[in-house]
Amino acid sequence: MLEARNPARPAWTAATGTALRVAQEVLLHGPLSRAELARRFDLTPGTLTRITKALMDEGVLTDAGAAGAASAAGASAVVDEARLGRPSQPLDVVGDGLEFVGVKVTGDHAYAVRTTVRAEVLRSADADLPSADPAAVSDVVADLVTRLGDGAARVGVSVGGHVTATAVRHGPFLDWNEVPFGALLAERLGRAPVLSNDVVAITEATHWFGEARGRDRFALVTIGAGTGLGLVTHGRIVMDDDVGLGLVGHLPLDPFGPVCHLGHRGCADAVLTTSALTTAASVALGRALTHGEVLALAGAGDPAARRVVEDAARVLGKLVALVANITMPQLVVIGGEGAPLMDVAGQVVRDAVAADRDPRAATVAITVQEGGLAAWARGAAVIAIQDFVGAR
Amino acid sequence: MLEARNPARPAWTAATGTALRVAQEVLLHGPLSRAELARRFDLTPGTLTRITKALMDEGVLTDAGAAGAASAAGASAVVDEARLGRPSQPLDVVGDGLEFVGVKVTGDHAYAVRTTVRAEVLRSADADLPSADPAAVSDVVADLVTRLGDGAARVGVSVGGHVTATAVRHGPFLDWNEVPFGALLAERLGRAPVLSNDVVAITEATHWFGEARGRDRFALVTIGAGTGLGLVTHGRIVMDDDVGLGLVGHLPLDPFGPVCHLGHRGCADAVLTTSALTTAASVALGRALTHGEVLALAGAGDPAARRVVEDAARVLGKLVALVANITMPQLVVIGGEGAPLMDVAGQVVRDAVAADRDPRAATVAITVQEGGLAAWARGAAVIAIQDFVGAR
DNA sequence: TCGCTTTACTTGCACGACGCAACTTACGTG
DNA sequence: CACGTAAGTTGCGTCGTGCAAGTAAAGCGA
Repeated sequence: MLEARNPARPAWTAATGTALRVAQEVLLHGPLSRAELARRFDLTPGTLTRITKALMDEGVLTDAGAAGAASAAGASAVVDEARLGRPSQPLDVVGDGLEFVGVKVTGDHAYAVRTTVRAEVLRSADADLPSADPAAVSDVVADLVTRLGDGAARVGVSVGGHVTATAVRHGPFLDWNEVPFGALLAERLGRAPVLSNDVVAITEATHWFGEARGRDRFALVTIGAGTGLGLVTHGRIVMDDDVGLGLVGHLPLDPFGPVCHLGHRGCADAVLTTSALTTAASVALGRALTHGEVLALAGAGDPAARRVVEDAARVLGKLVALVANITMPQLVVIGGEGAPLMDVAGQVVRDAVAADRDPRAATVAITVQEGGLAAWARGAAVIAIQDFVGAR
Repeated sequence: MLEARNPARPAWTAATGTALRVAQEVLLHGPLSRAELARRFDLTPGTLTRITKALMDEGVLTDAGAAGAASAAGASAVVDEARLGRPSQPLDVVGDGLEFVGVKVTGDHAYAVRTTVRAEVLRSADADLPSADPAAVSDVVADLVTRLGDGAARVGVSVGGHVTATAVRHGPFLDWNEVPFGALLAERLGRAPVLSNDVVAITEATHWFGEARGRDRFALVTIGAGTGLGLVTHGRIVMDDDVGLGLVGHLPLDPFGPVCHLGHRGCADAVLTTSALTTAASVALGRALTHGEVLALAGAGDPAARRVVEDAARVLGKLVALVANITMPQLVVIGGEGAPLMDVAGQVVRDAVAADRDPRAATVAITVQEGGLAAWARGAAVIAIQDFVGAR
């Protein structure tokens, strides 16, 4: 009996050990030839022939350019520099029929995306939450997943707070405690979703397919409804029961700033969140303003808005400097809905970072994350992707 | 021709892969039986028989209790809980004739220790530096090493600043730049020493044989002539070109504190170093005081000294809270010559840490490192040990 | 006292991952 | 059109490890 080649769905679960790591390397770093993979893993060409043959039989890898390859035609990530000798034959991950859904749940909204295996967003959908009731939230999430079509290989869902693989232990934005969110969703979806803390999810997305792709050590600072920090060292995210508590939100940044609900003066949550910014600007300008309006006014030169925005930028700089001085990241990514602050006052942030650093230290590399709310949902999709390819 | 068994010096270099990791596990976690090792590495007993047999042939391991075993008799780290069945047969690292020397060089002093393979201090020696001239410093270090006896398997030397494997790129306490310290010492010692940054060295010692033995993630905060931070995540120290610059020294901790030489107000170096403490106390009490005297007076209840010490303790608490909120360590170790501050005002520190934390977060576990200056020299010895056992 | 149970350790056999080295393939160049 | 170069393939041997049967050394109960 002949063995079926290229089964309907790539059999990532069959791969283990080196083969799994090879497949993940191709997933993360575009089409790669056997020779290149042999160099990266310090293996002989022969071993790579065997490993890739098995992965191709399992439907995980194909020749790049072949039907089903995950990379868009012509968007080859690897430029073949070699002129002499036999041309290399790049391999790519099979992306055909392999899609994922990620949903980010906030305190009043749910945002969903459907992506490729490389977390490229294909389409999205979102909805307000009628209430914070777990059943109602689960209904909304299930509806969004359905609207994005069936056949997704995995569904990832991210929530702020202390999240386990099956439940939300504590979700401050929804005021949830010990909610069996995984089971509630499984009932409605007919399958178990992959749950994750939202900051962990967006950090993994940044690490695998985003601004910090392949980095060994970086920090993601998110500013938005809250303040978050994702830390990757030695190529892996730092995990702890305390992630999701928003501990960075309590870092004292401005000795003359307002007091937060825990009594901390000038802590990150009290001065850096979008609501802190809009409140300060609305008071200064004497009218209610949205976050986007504040940034637009500041960009247009309005002195009051500019002052408020630059104050926030200086505080963000202090936060980045703290993180950089303690963890020495190769890169700091600024993400979250509040990230556009960097577009208006990026230089103020960079100057503030430099002011709190030793001049002999390396300049902190700072990048802004694109995508706004979609980036959060994409994070949830990446958690689903990681689960599918055996990386969790 | 018969192969020599139990050679004069254990052949750690012969071990690779799993065998090396097994030997290192025994080195770090005391005598361990084959069965216990099999459980820890998820290997079958058969594999462990083979691995340990090879290691015993190479003279790396012996039966615990046998002559040459590194553990002091009766000081077995593993209590045999089992009552039933054949008793396990603990294995230990061969420590016979295996000693190391570590030297810590400060701005005006050198401190040396000779240790066992488990970094237990056998004897020590120290000397003032006549000048900061590299040749003169090398002479002093070489003399200390000689005074501690010959036959050491490796010599480790640690210095503050940016230190490579062969040179001191920048040493602020000695005002050194691009000093080929390794070569200077090799001339005098007849062998190349193992060079390291001092904070890295003491962090490795804390990780391998100290308060954070076997921890996956911890932070070591040192206070003394300067302020230092060693960070271990995922079981490995975080390394960067910027370690050794003393970046934590610039963290703003006290908005009303004095200004440091870089213009940072109330940064760690300006308020936490031993000199900052003695200066503040001497001003308050109107007479010159040593660091020990200040702590003794505070301990005895002198109100001025107590105030100065508690102010420093609160600032240390802020520093620990910053580190804990950003890196979520399982443990924070307070080390360095200034660590006795914890004995006098430990509760003040702990209260200050708690004040800057989310009450839902885990209480930060804090331990004080013993040893004072010897701990630094022991760190240098551990770097030498790690080099010898193939862990660097 | 003598099995019986339990756990530790050893040993022969088999398999799989990988290095080695010879070979084939596919390109450009003189 | 032979030659050089680099990519990829294939057969063989080695090494690390699991498996499973066997041996060793203790306590316990009849």
